[in-house]
Amino acid sequence: MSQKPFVSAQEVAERAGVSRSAVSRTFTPGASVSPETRRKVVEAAEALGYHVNHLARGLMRNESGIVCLIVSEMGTPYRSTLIRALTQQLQNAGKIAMLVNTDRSDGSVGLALRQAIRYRADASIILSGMPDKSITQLCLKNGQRLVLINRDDDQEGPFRINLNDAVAAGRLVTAFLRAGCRRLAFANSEAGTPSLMAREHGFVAAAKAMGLEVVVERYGPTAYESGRVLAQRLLTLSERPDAVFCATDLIACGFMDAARHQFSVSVPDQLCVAGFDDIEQAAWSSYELTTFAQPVEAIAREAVRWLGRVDAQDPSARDHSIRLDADLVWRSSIRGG
Amino acid sequence: MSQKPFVSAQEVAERAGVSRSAVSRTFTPGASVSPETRRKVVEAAEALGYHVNHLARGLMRNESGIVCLIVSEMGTPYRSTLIRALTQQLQNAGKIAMLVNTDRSDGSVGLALRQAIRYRADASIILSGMPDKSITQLCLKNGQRLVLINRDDDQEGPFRINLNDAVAAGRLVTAFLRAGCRRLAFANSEAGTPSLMAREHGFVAAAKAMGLEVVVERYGPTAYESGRVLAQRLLTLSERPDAVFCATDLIACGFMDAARHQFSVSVPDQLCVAGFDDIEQAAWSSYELTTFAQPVEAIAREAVRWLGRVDAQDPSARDHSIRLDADLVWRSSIRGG
DNA sequence: TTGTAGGCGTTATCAC
DNA sequence: GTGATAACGCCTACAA
Repeated sequence: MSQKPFVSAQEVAERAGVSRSAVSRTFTPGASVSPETRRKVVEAAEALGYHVNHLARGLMRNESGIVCLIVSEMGTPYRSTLIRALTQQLQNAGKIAMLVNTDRSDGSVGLALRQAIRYRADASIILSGMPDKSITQLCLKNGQRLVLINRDDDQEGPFRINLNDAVAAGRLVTAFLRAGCRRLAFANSEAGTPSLMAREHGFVAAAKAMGLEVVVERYGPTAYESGRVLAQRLLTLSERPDAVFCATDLIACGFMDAARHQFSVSVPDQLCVAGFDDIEQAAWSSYELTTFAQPVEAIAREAVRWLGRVDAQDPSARDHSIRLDADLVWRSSIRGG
Repeated sequence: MSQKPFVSAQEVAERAGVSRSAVSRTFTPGASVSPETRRKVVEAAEALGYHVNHLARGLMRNESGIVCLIVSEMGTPYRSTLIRALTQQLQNAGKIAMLVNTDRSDGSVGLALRQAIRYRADASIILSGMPDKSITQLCLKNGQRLVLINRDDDQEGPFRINLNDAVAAGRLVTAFLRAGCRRLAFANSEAGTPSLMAREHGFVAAAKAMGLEVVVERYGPTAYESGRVLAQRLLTLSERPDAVFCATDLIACGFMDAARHQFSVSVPDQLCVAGFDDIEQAAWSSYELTTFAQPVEAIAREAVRWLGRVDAQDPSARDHSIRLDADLVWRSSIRGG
């Protein structure tokens, strides 16, 4: 249709009988405009359907308002919940989220970060995968802030939000013991991310401190199906475990289903189960899963708060890492409680 | 740190010993550059860490490459799956997704669309809620393309992707009858979106054609908890239903759980259950839910395909609406099969 | 094929 | 408080 569909500040200025600057000021919070001018401008803008062009604004200000969310497996319950929290908090802070899908391939996160740079995103938040160190440096050099969520890693520069995975996992041993369990198992995925490994190691270490050995089994991605396979392996052992800690809720759900429907093992009577994440399904009455709650809202809040800090580049603000607690949510998949 | 963190085409040009235009052409597909110049430019760009500024490019081309996804309840299984498919396909098509959260409030979608306009998004895809007709017009007037997914509505202009909800729902009656069911029920949410209502009406109409009455109950949002409440209502009737069609899988899961654990009703022996969406959980062995599959990939493909069509504004391309089929996925929540 | 010049819509700076 | 003017980084004629 029309070649120039968008209406510019120029046109608004003409219609309102003022200068372009006046229009600009009207839409810039904290600028000084007389009520009279403002009224005229707003009126003209309304009539013409004017909207500030954030592309041009970003160009000038060197600040786009865009934050890039880099995620894999975003259809997963925990991931999608985190995305929701992040986009919501970003919106509240006047920013906007860009979403980039990554897969398991190596260069995937790097490609995503390049995309973020091209759109001059003020920051990138990485929920999955790890960027190459060189890419990280490229981002930082380009003035982009980086947030890593649950990607435990010791790079300087990015802001890292992690959980006290090991501590949480350790606490679970006590809970299992109180329930009368003695043959402990840990069901992990093969993904081998720092969070997952911290849970495993924390659990094993705490058990050892109590004089207990833990059978550890690892398989596949962090998914429901992996839980089924892990159950197959662990529940056919001659010394069948009477308590299993699954690295994520999805694994736990698969594990419980296989235990009950395939091996006729009763939970929690014959087997106590715990998970991690507190996804919505953990509360469903088919599972009633005892699990650790990811502090999703707190994670999102901390991330956005850090992005808003003017002194984030400031060396004095080098609390570049934060650890949050994952609280245990008691449900009936563990006896007692 | 540095005031001007981003490196511009100008700097690349200087380092490569060519003009700014040469740099621009190098990064514009289909422009004519000699291999020699291209090599020099690419080399310099690599060394400096240059990335085309899509903000500036969008400004010039009047085409940002941004597509805005407008969603509510994005933590929900079906929604997050659709978001994943859309972002993936958009990326494949060289575009990038912006994500905007809406809530139930009335102006919410309008606000989101304004945001899309400010960032000069090439298009907006609406997965939840309905925009005001005036807002829709504003978008179209601003050269923005609009896609409505499962928002059945007769506005001209937006491209609408819908399912054959009523047809699908009707087919289910036959299935229930074959399983020997006679007392049919429909468990719906109060949301009252066109898709949900189409499923309800299609089911009721098909049953009536078979000479059967359907008990319809509506409650709350399309969520697990609503399913539990609906079960409470429907399973305490003096004439207890022996088949229930739930408007979504989430409702169905809640319904099944309440039926089994609260009312000790056996599924499918005493009660056949069906859902809609085919979320991941429907396949979990605690549910084994017979349901209709949302053709998520096809929806995403069609949306992106339409966005890529140059003639989308062309009146001759007024197949502004498309209907896809939802295939029935047979699992054991209905007898027989 | 290459370089030069002008403009996209905005904001910041500086006079007034 | 207001209006001109100069950037911001890029693309696209147009001329060489």
